[in-house]
Amino acid sequence: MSTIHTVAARAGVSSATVSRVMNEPHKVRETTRLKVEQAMRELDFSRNSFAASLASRRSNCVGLVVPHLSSAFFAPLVNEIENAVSAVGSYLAITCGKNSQSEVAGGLQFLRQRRCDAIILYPGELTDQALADILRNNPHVVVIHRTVPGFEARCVQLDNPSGGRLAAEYLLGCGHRAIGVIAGPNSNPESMQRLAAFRKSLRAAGVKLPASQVVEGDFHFESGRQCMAALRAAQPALTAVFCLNDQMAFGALNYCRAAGIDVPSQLSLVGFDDVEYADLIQPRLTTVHHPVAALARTAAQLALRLAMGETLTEAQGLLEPRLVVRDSVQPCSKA
Amino acid sequence: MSTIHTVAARAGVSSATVSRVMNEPHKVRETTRLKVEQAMRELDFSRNSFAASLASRRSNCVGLVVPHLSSAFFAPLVNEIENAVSAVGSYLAITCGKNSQSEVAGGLQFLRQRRCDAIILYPGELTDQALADILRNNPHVVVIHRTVPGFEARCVQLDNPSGGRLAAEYLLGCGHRAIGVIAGPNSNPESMQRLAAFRKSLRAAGVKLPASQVVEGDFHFESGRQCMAALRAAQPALTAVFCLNDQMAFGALNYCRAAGIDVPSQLSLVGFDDVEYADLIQPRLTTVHHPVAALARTAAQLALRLAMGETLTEAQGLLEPRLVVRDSVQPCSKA
DNA sequence: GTGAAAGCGCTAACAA
DNA sequence: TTGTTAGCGCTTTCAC
Repeated sequence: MSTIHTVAARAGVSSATVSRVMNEPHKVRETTRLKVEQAMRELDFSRNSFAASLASRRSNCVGLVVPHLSSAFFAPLVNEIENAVSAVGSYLAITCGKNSQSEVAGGLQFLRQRRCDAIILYPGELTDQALADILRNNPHVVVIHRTVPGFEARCVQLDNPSGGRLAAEYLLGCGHRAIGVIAGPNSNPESMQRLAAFRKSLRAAGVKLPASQVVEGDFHFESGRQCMAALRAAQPALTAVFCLNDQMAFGALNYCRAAGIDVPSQLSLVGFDDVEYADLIQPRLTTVHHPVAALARTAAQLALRLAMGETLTEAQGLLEPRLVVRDSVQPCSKA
Repeated sequence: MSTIHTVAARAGVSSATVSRVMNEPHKVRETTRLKVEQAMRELDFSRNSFAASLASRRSNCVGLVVPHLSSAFFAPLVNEIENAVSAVGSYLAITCGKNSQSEVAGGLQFLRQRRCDAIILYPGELTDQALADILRNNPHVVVIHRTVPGFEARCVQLDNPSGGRLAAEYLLGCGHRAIGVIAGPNSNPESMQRLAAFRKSLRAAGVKLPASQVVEGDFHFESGRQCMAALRAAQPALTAVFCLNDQMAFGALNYCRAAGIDVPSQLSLVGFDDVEYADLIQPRLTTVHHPVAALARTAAQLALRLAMGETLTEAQGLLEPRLVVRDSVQPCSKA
């Protein structure tokens, strides 16, 4: 494979000129630029990015750590990040961390070896403490989907409490008073934030949410089924259930169908995220829209700014959720 | 940031030894290995992968070219490939090609600069001719989801005709004779292969499939809606429709719902791929299962073998689809 | 088992 | 505008 030296020799210039043609073409006279480009074509030259990165100390690479790529939530997120990153000529190195702290650490180490100009980290179940350590030691990391105290400038996140409130107010407005919750893992801060705000809104309306009406899921379909079964067994009189993501809402719906419970006439259901097929299932799912594309774009922009050597100081605002009313909630008949 | 030289100095050895500790630890005495590892920890050393790749001429990187990451079809595919690649300590560099020939070429060029040890290419709408050129010039490329004549050893694909046959035979077995098709783009060979086999099976049973009963879609949801509308307008007497992917089947279903056509009692529907939520919608979609995970794993294995310097010679077998019978097809009442 | 030294292919002063 | 040159941080013979 040819190098800038072979190209230089063929074009009758020095290798520095060849390098300039690639990096600062305006600094070289057009006639010699044409000669060099001609030589490149003839030799089927392709720049070795390792050598370039080694010498320039820039990788043109943004690293991404996510639990996995296959869900309706992560796939669009990653897709959007890829678009933003490749739009500026950088590329994305993806590492799947499976949520666990050790795997995330491994992924980070991996990306560090690649000398990524910036890294976008989805925290999964990592604690704020662990994240703060990471952010402190890695000035070019941005966290997506969490705000770590003390590092607000490098965190972008949905306003989770606002999302919880939206769901609560809508259900209350429809007259529901006996409400259950299928939550995410207790170790998941995002879920807990939504739930806390949800509970607070209910309380403000004089509605109680005892522990027996809240079951802990794991954000996956199957868990939604099982939680719904458990909830139904323990609390048959509930008229509505709030699921902390759509995937679990689908599971819950699936259980209801199998158990002969009609949604929404016998039971109302609200999801969270508004993934692509929330609109496709029957009944169409009423859910809290999570602006994932905006989240991804914002994170990518921050990462790209860090990659350019900028230091971020101003705190990022929270992204606003909004309620998408479809068909899975009905006014409470017992209202 | 520390280098092997700082580490070497601190451990009182040469840099060659530090390199050996990372790459061939068995070739260095345990006591000196421990000393070196200690020094690495103290200096928070992280190997510069660019320098390593430059010197060793191996990138430990597998490239992937796909149209995008966000669909229910591609997300699991990419996820599976990532798993396989990271399992052997390599990493995945992803490029989204948006299907077009020029974008794919750009992606390939991009990956070439990264000196990927191997590349997995999803061909989108590229012609066999274009693919053959790429394969000829790039011995370390594997094509996924297509078999390019002359390069069978580096192609892994579903048995598309078999899939088309499965759908046809099932529909025929249910007594359907007036059958429509929502196809993929005419430029898409996979879709055409399925359709040809589907048509052939119908013909063998004495059932005709005139052009007026086949509409061309683009594999997306919205196109499924529109094609269903068109089909229904032109051919109101159809009792069943075969959709060449699930996404379009969802669109078709959506149209039927809006138009008051009950599936399956008034119209039967068969999809293709069996994506995650084929099982979640109502009615559950009867569809041809596409073993995407196996496809991905096989492609990744081939790529990894190419990365090891192997030359692939034996032709890869086709993956077998299978019919998943759920609720969207009913025996034809006019049978 | 360990070290010396010559690159890998490029970038980035600095000179000319 | 172009060339000279000294690295970037690692791997890899080849000696010892």
